[in-house]
Amino acid sequence: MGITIRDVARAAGVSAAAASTALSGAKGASTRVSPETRRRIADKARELGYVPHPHARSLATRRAGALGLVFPYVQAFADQNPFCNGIMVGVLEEAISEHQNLMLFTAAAEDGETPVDGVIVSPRVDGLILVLPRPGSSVLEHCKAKRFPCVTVVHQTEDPEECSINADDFRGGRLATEHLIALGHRRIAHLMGSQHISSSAPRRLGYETAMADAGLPVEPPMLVQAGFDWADGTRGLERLLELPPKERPTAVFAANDLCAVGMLRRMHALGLRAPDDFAVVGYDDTWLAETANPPLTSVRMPIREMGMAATRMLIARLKGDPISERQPVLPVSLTVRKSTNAIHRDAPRSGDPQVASVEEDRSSQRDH
Amino acid sequence: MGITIRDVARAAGVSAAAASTALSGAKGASTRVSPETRRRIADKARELGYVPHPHARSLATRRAGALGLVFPYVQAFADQNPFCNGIMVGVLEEAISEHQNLMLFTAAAEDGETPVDGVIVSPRVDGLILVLPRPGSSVLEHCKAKRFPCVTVVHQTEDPEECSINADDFRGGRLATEHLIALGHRRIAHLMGSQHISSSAPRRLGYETAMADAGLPVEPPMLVQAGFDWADGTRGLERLLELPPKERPTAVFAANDLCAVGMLRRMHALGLRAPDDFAVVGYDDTWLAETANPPLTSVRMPIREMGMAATRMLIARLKGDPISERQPVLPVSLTVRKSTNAIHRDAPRSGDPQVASVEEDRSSQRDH
DNA sequence: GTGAAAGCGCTAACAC
DNA sequence: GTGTTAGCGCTTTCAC
Repeated sequence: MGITIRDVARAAGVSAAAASTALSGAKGASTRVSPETRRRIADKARELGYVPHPHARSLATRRAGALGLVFPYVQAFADQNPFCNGIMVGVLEEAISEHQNLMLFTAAAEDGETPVDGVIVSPRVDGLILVLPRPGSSVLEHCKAKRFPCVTVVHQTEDPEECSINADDFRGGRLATEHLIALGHRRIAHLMGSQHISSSAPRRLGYETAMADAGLPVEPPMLVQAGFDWADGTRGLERLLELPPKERPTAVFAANDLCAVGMLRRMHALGLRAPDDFAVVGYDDTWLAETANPPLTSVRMPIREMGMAATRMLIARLKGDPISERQPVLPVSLTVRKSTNAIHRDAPRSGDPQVASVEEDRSSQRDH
Repeated sequence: MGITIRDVARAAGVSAAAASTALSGAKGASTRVSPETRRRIADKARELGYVPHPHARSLATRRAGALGLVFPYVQAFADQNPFCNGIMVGVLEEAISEHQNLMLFTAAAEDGETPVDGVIVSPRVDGLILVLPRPGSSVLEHCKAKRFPCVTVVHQTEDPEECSINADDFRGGRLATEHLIALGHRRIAHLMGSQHISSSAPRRLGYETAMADAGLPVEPPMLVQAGFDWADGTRGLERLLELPPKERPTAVFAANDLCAVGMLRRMHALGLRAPDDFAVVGYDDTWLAETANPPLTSVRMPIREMGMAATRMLIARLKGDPISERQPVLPVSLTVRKSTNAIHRDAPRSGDPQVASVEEDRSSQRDH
């Protein structure tokens, strides 16, 4: 805002170059400055309230000193999506501690064209963190074509070169399912996530693997195409209730917390209770899970850590540091709450009788 | 990333200056370019994939083309705070539509010193949006001292020059209280927000005004110093339960949804029910209110709109447009849900008998 | 209508 | 150790 390095230099009776090297701590600079002069310059700078112009510096050093964080769309931040929030916290924390500034972008199309090319992938930032829940992103292609440094988050890729942070979706699906199996459930349904989101498939695979490992069949009606929304849980439940009582599941692994809560609420409205009528597991372990009624068992992803990991990896790339693991898969865990925690009564028995007895339970609960 | 305006100029057989004016649409530029040349330049630019270097441009034009959004601390983004989220959505949406980039900062102290001075208030951005829930901010002082353009959000100020977006906290407190009064409640408590947050006082004043207008007394035990956290609601309830039954309130206006839900959960644990034992009103109308058990009546602030308004005002200031209203107060509303919606039984009666009958209700509910 | 020249504020190379 | 010089990529007078 007015006061430049030349003003400082003049005040300290040195050249601009001397001031520059003195102030920017330059280690490898060829222009050396005596400790005493350095002190004088620093004093004057503080005195004058000098603050370097970041863009001028960027222009000269060819480094922006800023990172970009790209979300798929603006509404990604809407209240209902704690995931984006968590990623942002992680990224911001790490960026700050590494003295990098953070710019926020969305890859939302404007007039049908992604503004990405010129706006995002530019020397405005040194690198990008791309949150890409669905495959096929023009931003990413652009980055790769231009060899612009970037790290993706929740992006399924086949490119071994790509730097990508993921959570262990397969394991998450498996964990949820194994938990239900351990409680004695045999008929377990899965309300699957949207097909356009890449994490849906591995979670489903985890579910199927757990079932297979336990020697349990997965009949087609147990796989319900749902989604990540409230309403998907409601519809999913209705789909399950259309089945003849004997064929209904006793437990459900939902696409995420929102979906699970949608289901729980509909259950509530119909006089059904978890875990007695259906045991329910969610995904994400947001505080939606904590506050649900009953509190919801849910798979937890280390969201904030994912943001931090992405940022660290990006910065390492920018520094040219070696990257040990280009596509780390962060561990998930299961938080058990009341929506599943009762041992399913008929655990030791097998097959049909169990279903019937569950039906009895249901009627006895309903009037409660 | 390599390709400069000179490359474009050379390719089109013109000077860099011509290319510059042609490409940046320059209206008032003295360097005119014929429509035909202009087209040729534009074509070449596209062909070469030219994208102007934003920092070089900023340096020359002295405008950064970016806005800064400052939150008080990193954890402001934690899952539990949909407010920051909402503000961000609003700001981001508006910034994008105005072709401004957005940088994210926190005013968190690092090593006890705010990094603000040099980092945030700098030509890196053209102006700042400061979310300042508590009075006294060094960033803000800094901005004012340097006449750096900024707009505050949720900041109580006495400076008529300050641009500041607020919600009508007074009206919010009043609305909540009037609603409870209309339902027949006479003993209404207020779990007050933290004293360090500037919105607490006007909300309390709204509560007191509504009570006074209805001719209802506010006895000291009805004003409980709580806060914006879960635990504050729990503690608040316990404080109220310490009162002799006859002196307890029949309704509570809580500092915010989190506080209200903390209270509701504790009530639940103690076998108490809303609205029968205590009618409860929250604040913010987050989806915490929607999902609460029972769903929570809450005062809604137009959070996203506040973010948008702040951004619009900042941009107007930067453009030098006249600003009609420097400190707009955005309207709030009340979303009524089950935590209050029953008419209080003893509405027509008065005073003590009512309290007694509530006590009876309580015991009948407890064993349910 | 177009080009040459100067400069935004900073850093990096090189000479002394 | 320190100063001089030459850009980083762009815009903007001003002369032609």
